[in-house]
Amino acid sequence: MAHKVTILDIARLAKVSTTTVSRVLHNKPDVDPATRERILRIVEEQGFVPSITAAGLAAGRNPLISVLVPALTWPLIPELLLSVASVVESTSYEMVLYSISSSNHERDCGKIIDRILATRLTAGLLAVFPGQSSQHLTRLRRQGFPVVLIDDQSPPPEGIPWIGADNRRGAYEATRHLIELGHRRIAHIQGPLKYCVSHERYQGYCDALQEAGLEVDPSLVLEGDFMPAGGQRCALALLSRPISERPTAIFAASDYMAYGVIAAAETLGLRIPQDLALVGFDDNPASAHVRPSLTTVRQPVHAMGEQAIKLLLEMIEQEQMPRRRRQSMPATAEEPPREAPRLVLPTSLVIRESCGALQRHPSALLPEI
Amino acid sequence: MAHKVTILDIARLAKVSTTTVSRVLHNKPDVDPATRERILRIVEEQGFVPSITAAGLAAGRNPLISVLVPALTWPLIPELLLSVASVVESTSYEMVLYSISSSNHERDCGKIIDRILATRLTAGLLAVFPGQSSQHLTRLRRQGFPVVLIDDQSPPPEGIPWIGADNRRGAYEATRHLIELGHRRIAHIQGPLKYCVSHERYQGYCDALQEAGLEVDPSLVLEGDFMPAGGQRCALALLSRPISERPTAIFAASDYMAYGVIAAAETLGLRIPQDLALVGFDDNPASAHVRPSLTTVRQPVHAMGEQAIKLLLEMIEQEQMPRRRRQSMPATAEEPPREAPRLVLPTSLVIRESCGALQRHPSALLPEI
DNA sequence: TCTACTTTCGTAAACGATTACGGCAACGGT
DNA sequence: ACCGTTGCCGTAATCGTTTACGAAAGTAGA
Repeated sequence: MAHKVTILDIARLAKVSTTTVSRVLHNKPDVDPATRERILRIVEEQGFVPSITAAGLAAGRNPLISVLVPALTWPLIPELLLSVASVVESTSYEMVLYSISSSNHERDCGKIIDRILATRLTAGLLAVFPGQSSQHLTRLRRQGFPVVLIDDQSPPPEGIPWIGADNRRGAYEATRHLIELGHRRIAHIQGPLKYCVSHERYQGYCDALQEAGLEVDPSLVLEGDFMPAGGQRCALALLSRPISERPTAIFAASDYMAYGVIAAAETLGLRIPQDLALVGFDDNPASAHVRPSLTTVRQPVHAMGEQAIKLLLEMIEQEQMPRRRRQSMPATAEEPPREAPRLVLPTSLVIRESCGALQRHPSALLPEI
Repeated sequence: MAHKVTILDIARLAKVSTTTVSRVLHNKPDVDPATRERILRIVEEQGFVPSITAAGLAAGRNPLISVLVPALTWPLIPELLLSVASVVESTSYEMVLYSISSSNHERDCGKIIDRILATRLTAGLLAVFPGQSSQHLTRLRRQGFPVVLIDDQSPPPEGIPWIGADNRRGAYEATRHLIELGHRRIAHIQGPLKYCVSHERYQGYCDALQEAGLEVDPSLVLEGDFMPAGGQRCALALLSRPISERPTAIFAASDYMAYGVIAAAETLGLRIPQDLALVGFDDNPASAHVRPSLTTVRQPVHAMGEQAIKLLLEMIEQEQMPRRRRQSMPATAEEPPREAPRLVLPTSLVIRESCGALQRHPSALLPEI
């Protein structure tokens, strides 16, 4: 344990060359079963594990998978990382985390990608919710660098595989649920319009209203910020209208904003769900524990993370094949813009207290006045 | 951009040897200012960044800093990682994250550490709240591996630097605050007793009571689980006692458990803070937004992360010095058990609605009956 | 002019793997 | 006896750096 054991030590102990040891370590042919067995035993005895650094240098392989996330404190990000990490841990890759401070999003993102390219340590990049700054990613991708996108960006940049939740359908189901509970004046607090998901969820909201023959009242749709403060502000605006114009239900585009709605309702003395029905979006872990517990649209975080990382690993495998030695391919080998897979994963409606479905009969379709 | 530029390319362009280039890259002496300038310009032009892999191989240095966290979904972990990450990003290290699933804590921790040692990619380890399984860490440390501990483990394992919050004083201040508000029957919902922090916070609770001449009533101290469910269970037990024995205030050892207390109080029709004062511990980001907003003890997460990673970087620096070439030191060079620094960072009491201090006069010392 | 430094720089051997290529038996067929 | 295969294995170059050591040139003192 004191002196690090190298592949040369193993070779000497087994009285073979390092080539042979390397061969058995990679399950390659051209080695006698007996020899293989012997080497394997010695490797085991010595507790030898090849140095990834050296192996990477020699084989032109990189040991890291980089994950780019907006901020660890954003909802669902920890859950997503958890499932990504558990897959990565089953490989020989290590996972590094880059979180971009929201302040200088754009510049930061570019710098991080420069760093990823420069240090030449990462084999593939998983970008979560990159927001606007995805031209960096396409640049990366066009160089043949494996990249997978999660959650935002529709349409996703050319040639980059993309995995996300079915925001539109999720929002549709949430709104339809409120309609089925009898609500007719349903407000929607949107996310920031610079994010595509905000538009998608708004579309789903409209879908449900139109299906029910209700018209979309623009004065009932406000732009929030995905944060409690914005939700509270919008809710105060919506709920202080004259009672005949006041919405009886609110569909918030994020759970965080729904928390703000709860706060606003309490301020105004409105009870949830009796006086106001509320549905959120995301299903934060905390949403089961707020009062009242929040009915919300659950994002398939676990599946998203798992699918994304598996896809990325496949891409890395493929990338490895063509370039045995660097010189063998033409210098400007632009990848053919093969069509990139796009996975849209279904959400699910989690019914709790805030929508009122648990108090009244779920199938109550009568409008309340 | 197509062909990766190496140090040899730079050397050729500058008509010097790679040695000289290496020297200017590391700000070493023995190079003419004019040459240095020229090389620097060429490096800039070519956008050359040395391969960390190769450098690590040659210099015996490792490019990674590993951070071991219990679970990303634990409170304050994301915030902690954020501050750690921002420091790491200013260095040439990359940060890798290992989160251990709570199920097989012990075994998992050992496996991760084996992996860290085996891949030989990490220069130092930052272990957050390792709980019980720290014998692995001491094993690591005794081999001279840089390790820094955060948050749990008192006394920390020999020779491992340790950084944590002043749990005892934080709990003391929280409890004293409740006493100053006039409460006399103050209950305490502890964290799991297997964690040291639970005992420390309990001690702080006792300190405050004793200072005020109040005796510690064992029936008012219950063991929770740090989660909302446990807090709810304990609160229901405490609050369904006959009114003369029922606590008028509860100090919960975590914000999560305080959320459970809020739920329990609502179930029983008790208002917070009018009928029951409540103080938590941690200051989760959500605690400012729950209803009622939670008075709590804020952990100095940012400072803890920053201090810890800086300490770790220093240790790595020191570690590098003695071993220029591997052969130069005796095989079994156990580190002398130099005393390890231990930093205890102060907490701060965040006063919000749940303790009732905002309603009544803060200095009201009269006991309520 | 000779010696002793100092400044500046290059040579070449690591670091720990991977891998193209070639070599040597043994074997079977003709 | 000759040749082509096949199975097994080693030689040595390579990946992109770092660094111990020494060399060359200039400077200064004697």
